[in-house]
Parts: sequence; C-alpha cells; structure tokens
Amino acid sequence: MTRSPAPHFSTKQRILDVAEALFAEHGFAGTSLRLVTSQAEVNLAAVNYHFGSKDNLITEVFRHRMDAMSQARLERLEHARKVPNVVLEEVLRAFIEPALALSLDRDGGGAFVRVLARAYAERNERLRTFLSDNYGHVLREFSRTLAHCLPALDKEALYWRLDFLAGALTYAMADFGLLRRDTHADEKAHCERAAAELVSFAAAGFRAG
Amino acid sequence: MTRSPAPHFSTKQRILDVAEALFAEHGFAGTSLRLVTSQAEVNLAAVNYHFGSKDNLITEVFRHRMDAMSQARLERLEHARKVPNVVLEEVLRAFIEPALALSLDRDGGGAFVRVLARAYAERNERLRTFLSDNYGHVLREFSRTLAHCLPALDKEALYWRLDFLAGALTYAMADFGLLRRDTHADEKAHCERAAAELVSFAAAGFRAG
DNA sequence: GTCTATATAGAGATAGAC
DNA sequence: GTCTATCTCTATATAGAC
Repeated sequence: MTRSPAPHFSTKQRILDVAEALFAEHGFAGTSLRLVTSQAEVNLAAVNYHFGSKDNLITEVFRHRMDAMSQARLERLEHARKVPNVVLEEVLRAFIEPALALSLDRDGGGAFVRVLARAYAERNERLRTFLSDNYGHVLREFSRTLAHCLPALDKEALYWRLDFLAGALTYAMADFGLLRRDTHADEKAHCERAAAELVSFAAAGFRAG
Repeated sequence: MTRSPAPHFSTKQRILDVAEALFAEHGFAGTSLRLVTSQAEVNLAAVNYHFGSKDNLITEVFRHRMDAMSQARLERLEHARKVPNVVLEEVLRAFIEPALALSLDRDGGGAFVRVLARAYAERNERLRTFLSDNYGHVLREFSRTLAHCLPALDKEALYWRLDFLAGALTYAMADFGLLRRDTHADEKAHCERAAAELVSFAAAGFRAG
C-alpha cells in the first residue's frame, strides 16, 4: 500500500483559494494572474490550463461558494416554512445566517463575503448574468415566502425592502463600517451579534406600516 | 468686447467628469488613464500634469462630490434638530435625501453614487483614510443625534443600525438589485420612491425593541 | 498648458518542450 | 499536467519640443 500523495491541495484548488483571497483584497481587475500564481506557488500557465481565462476563474470562484450558500439558504427556508404560521424572523434568519456562517468558515469563507460585495459594486454584466441565471431563483423563493408572511405589503415595497436587506447584509458582513467601534471582540461573537441585530432591524423594517 | 472662450469646460474639469463616469462603470483599477483622456478628448499627459497621478485623480473625484453631499447632510441635520422633539424620520431624511439628490443630478451625480459604492468595496486603505479623515465627522454627528432620538438604544446597537442604513442606502442608490422590477418608471420617481421606502424601513428598524 | 514620443513595466494568453 | 519562453497588448509616468 503506497503513501497518499503529498499533503497539499491540487494545483487547481490552490489557485481557487488564493484567487478568492486576492479578489477580496484587490478586486478582480486589481488582481493579476501573476500575483495569483506566484502566491499559490504554481506556474503562470496553470491558470489558463485549468480555467481557460481569467474570467472563467472569477466565475469558478463564485460557483464554489454560491452553490453551498444558496443550498443552505433554501434548506433553512424550507424548514422555516414548515410551521403553520410562518414566522418572519425565521425567514430572515434563513437568509442571513448562511452568509454569517460563511464569514466564520475557518478557510477563506470570510474573503468570499467581500468578493461578493465587490461583485455587486463591479456591475460586471457577465457576472451579473451568471449570478442571476444561477442563483436568482433563491431570491425569488424568499420573495415569495416573505409575500406570504406579509400579505398587506404591496409587491413593489417588498422588493425594495429585500434590496435594503441585501445591502445591509452585504455591508455588515463585509465589515465596511466607517465608524470605528469601541470593542473588537472575537470574530465569532462579532458576527453573531451582527446577525441578531440585522434580524431584528430588518424584521421591524419589513413590518413597517 | 470679445467673445467668451469656446463653450466647453476646462481640460481639468473634463477629466474629472469623465473619470467619475468611468470609475463608476469600470472601477478604479479597471479604468485606465488612456480611456479617460481619450473619452475626455484631452491628451494623455494632461492627467499627470493636472493631478500628478492616478491616485490623486481618484481622490479629487471624491473631494468634489463629498464636500457638497456632506455639507447638504449637515445642513439638513441642523434643520432637523431645530424642533424641540427631534423626529427620527427627519434625521433619516437628512442622511438619505442628499444622496438621492446626487443621483438625480443632471450631470454625473448618479455615477458618483456608484463610485462611492465601489469605494466601500475596494477597502483601499488610502481612500478609507481619506474618507474617514475628511468626512468621518458627518457620521459622528448623525450618530450623536440618533442617540438623542433613541435614548433607550444602546450605543453598540446604534452603530450596527447606522451601518445597516449606510449599506441599504448605498445599495439602493447604486441600484444593485438583482431582482428585476416590473416597472421601469422614470429616474426621478424611482429614486423618490426608494428614498421614501428606505426612510420608513429604517425608521422602523431603528425603533425596533 | 498642451503636445509627441518614449521609457519602463506589467498585463493576459499561448506554443511547444518535457 | 506542468514547465519555459515569448507574443502582443496595455498600463503609468515622464522628458522635452512647442
């Protein structure tokens, strides 16, 4: 019985991990493939071999995390829907907490939350189409359930409020705050506090007359 | 009496205007000075002559708009404070509506709202320091007034809620929504609706128990 | 203050050996 | 699947003529 291969991830996986971290820090345009490959300690040509192009690499970084987060959100939503009178707070938690969980991942999940924030800001049409095509149904499911929770709320207002929630969530999770906070508690406590605060803030907002 | 000079803005101003629009569309790293100068119909070397470097050009794009927006916010805040019992909604409007007004500017104000959203996402330390040093006092004034409006709210929760508001505002104004809306009303009606929705959403959120 | 021309560096992508 | 070497393009910045 032979020994397993050397205890490092594959070239492809190392490129993905490093690219995610660098995209979070420097953005897509600001991250060169040379920086990625040197930090991943792989050859420059490996990116084009494994991903074909920089654009495809960006897409793959998204697919990896978004698949997991979207599935977690839908499972949590399904669970929240089980009770006879769906509780608004539970629906919001189903949306918020998988993002929180991501930013607590021991590996680079925290970086991805910032990558996601950048993706919104970039308004890259290719990326928007990819996200909308592949993960738009998740937002639509939440929108459907929220409409059920809040029958008095008109549809347009509901869409606005979902946008506000998404904006607040992305900002809070990516930790963009300009106002310096007093205490820098540990990461876990910080994120859990953020999630709890956002759930109560958003629940009140969704219920506003 | 001689004719006034040709009816176009100065080279410097044209560069600023075009740069703002391009930064909004392609980001800072994604916008080359060549693109700026060709679109502004000025010579490539003019950027370095007038601004010294690309970084300085970025800073100047911010200074131009942020000065106006911050002053408008502070004036509106001052006005909201005049009444004996300060009304939360008025404070929120003082924060939100100058951003709205910007995005309705006939000139490139709408672009700047997106530039601002990018600035948050970029997490560029140079830019963050510049913004915090020059405009941090505006957020602190709002935070002080909100604390006065909501004496039962603890300080940390207040900071979180301000972050949520800033996130929601930036998203909504930059029009990041992934969910397609039914109607595409005119820009003005769209923005005014957004502001009104956000004021009521945020007011309820800030008042949440 | 504006131009041309260029220095210098870095980018993404690919061909072809191993 | 990984490497070296290189093509081609584009970037920021500046020197020096006008």
